[in-house]
Formats: sequence, structure tokens, C-alpha cells
Amino acid sequence: MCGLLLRMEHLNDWDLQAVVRSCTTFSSHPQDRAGPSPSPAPVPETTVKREPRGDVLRPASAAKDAPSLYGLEYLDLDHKPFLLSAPSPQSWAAVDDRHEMMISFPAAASTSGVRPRVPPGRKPGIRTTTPRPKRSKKSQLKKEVREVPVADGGVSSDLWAWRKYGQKPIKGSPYPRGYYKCSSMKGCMARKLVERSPAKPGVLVITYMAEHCHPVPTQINALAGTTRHKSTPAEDHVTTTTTSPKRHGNAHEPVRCEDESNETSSMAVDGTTEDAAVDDGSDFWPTELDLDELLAPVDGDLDHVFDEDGALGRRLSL
DNA sequence: CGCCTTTGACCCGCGC
DNA sequence: GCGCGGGTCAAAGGCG
Repeated sequence: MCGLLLRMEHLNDWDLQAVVRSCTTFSSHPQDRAGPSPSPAPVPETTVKREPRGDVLRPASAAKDAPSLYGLEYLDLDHKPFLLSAPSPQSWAAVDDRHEMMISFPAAASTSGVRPRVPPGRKPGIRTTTPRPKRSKKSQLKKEVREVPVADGGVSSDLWAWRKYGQKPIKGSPYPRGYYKCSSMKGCMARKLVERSPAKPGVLVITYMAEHCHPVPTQINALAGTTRHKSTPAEDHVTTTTTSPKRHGNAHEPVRCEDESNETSSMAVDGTTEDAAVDDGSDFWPTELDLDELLAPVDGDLDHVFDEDGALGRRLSL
């Protein structure tokens, strides 16, 4: 495992993912989470399902050689292994909101080397005709911003499954920003942006956008998803959790995103939400009752899991 | 087989 | 109106 850590130093990619997974707020405890509003946040886009463009040509090349190391220097949370200092579910409430759950990934997961990369992307100029839905004005998006310390290895974890769909370098910041979508349920427009704070490298800034239109996946599912890891040690720490109902089966009935998303179109952008986000994300998460209900079935499992830091850490890192 | 990550390209909002 | 920067898409390859 230690060896893996060493690798991590070279492979900074992992952290982003790890962060993603772990930084999200803990959905299990409403009081801890800050999230965008309780009601589905209606980002205009949310209501519209994008259609595949399909007219894009494939990149001819196949030279995927470039290691994906460079991109995430920023997330180099590597200096410290993530430990899951997970409080039992019941104690989550007591956990500092900003710190959420401390997760550590003692070991990177796989030992496989860096995965060769090919230049992905579409050929220039081929984008097409399928117009994208108009993006809602950035200013109108409701955003919940959370800061999670990384230095102490504390990263919050949540029960949602996130799928990374992009990463971009941000001007003015030495660290790239990762873009994630909720993969717990298809159609869920919840997203989050993860980046390191330029001012405070030890802090990860997680911005939540839109809302989940479905119940929190059961812990079991969430954890189950974390087991997946990729070959690249850096990335694998926390592979995305494949918590999609499809795969693991969600015990709870999914909520229709479309319906909800429409209602939340008014995501506030004003500062009030930010405060809420940091201090109390309750509005972003399911009600406590819901959570309890959702988690009840797996409570025992959770305890079990969290009792063993290693266990969770392992899962996350593997 | 299906989902995930990576990453360049494409698109759009915003500022000047 | 233009350009920049940010956000999203989607191909390719990998892994369980």
C-alpha cells in the first residue's frame, strides 16, 4: 500500500476523483450537508435532456500515450493518505460540516502503471448541428460552495455517485477543476465542481450545482460503487462509485428528475445560499426523515463499514 | 457488457 | 462585436 502512495505522488490524477467522491457532502446526515436547495434545483438545463449529437467524427488518432498525470497537479492531495476517519453514521452530525468525513486512501489502488492516453476529442470543426440547450446563465445557477480541507486528509464523503465528465484548467489557478455529474441515477442533473483553492492549496473547494432528483443511494450501494478502480493508481483511489440503480439496484424509488428540476429553476444565486451551503446544507439534501428511512436498512452495514477505517479506505482506494 | 476516466473540441456567457 | 474563459460533450480505452 505504501508503495501506492509513492505512486500517487507522481500521479496526481487520483485525487480529483477521490475528492469528488469524498468531498461531496454526506448525504446521510441532512444536517451536515449543505447543498443546493432541497427542492430540485432547476437549472434550465436540467429540464432538458440533451441529445447525443452523433454527428461528431471520431478522432482519427489513436495515440493515447500521454499519461494523464499532468492534469491534476492540483489535486495532489497526495501528500497525505486519505483516511476514513469516519464517524459512525450517527455521529456524522457532529462532524464539522466543512470537514465532513475524513477519508483517507492509504493505498492507491492498483499497481498498474500509468494508463497510456490517446488524444481524445473530436475533430475540429465537426461539431454539429445539434444545438445545445441554452446554458442557463451562470449567475442564475444556484450554487453551493463548500470547502473541504485536504491537508488533514479530511475529505467528506457522500453517498452519491459521481461521474467525472470533464476537467479544465482554470485561469488564475494552478489547479484544474474537475466536473462531475451525479451518476446515481440517470437523468439526475446534480453536478459538482471540484478544485483546489489557489489561495489555500490545502483546501478543496467543492461547488454543488443543481440537485439530485432522487433519493440518496443506500450506503451500500455507494460503497459498492467505490470498489471499482482503474488501473492508474492515481485515479483509482476513488473510483467513481457506480451506484447507479441499474447496476446495483437502488432500493428506493427514484424520483423523476424532470419533474423536480422544473420546480427548482429558481436556484438562488444570492449569497444566502452560500452560507447555507457551508453552514447547513440541509436544503440541498433530502430531509432527515427521508434519509433515515433510506439508510435504515443499511444502518448496520454502515456502522460496520465505518468502524473499520481501513475497510472503507480500502474500498475507496481499491 | 456496461460504466468509468481522460481529455481535446466545441459551445456559450460574460466582460471589455 | 470580439475574445476569453468556463462548462459540456463525446471518443477511446480500461476495468470489473
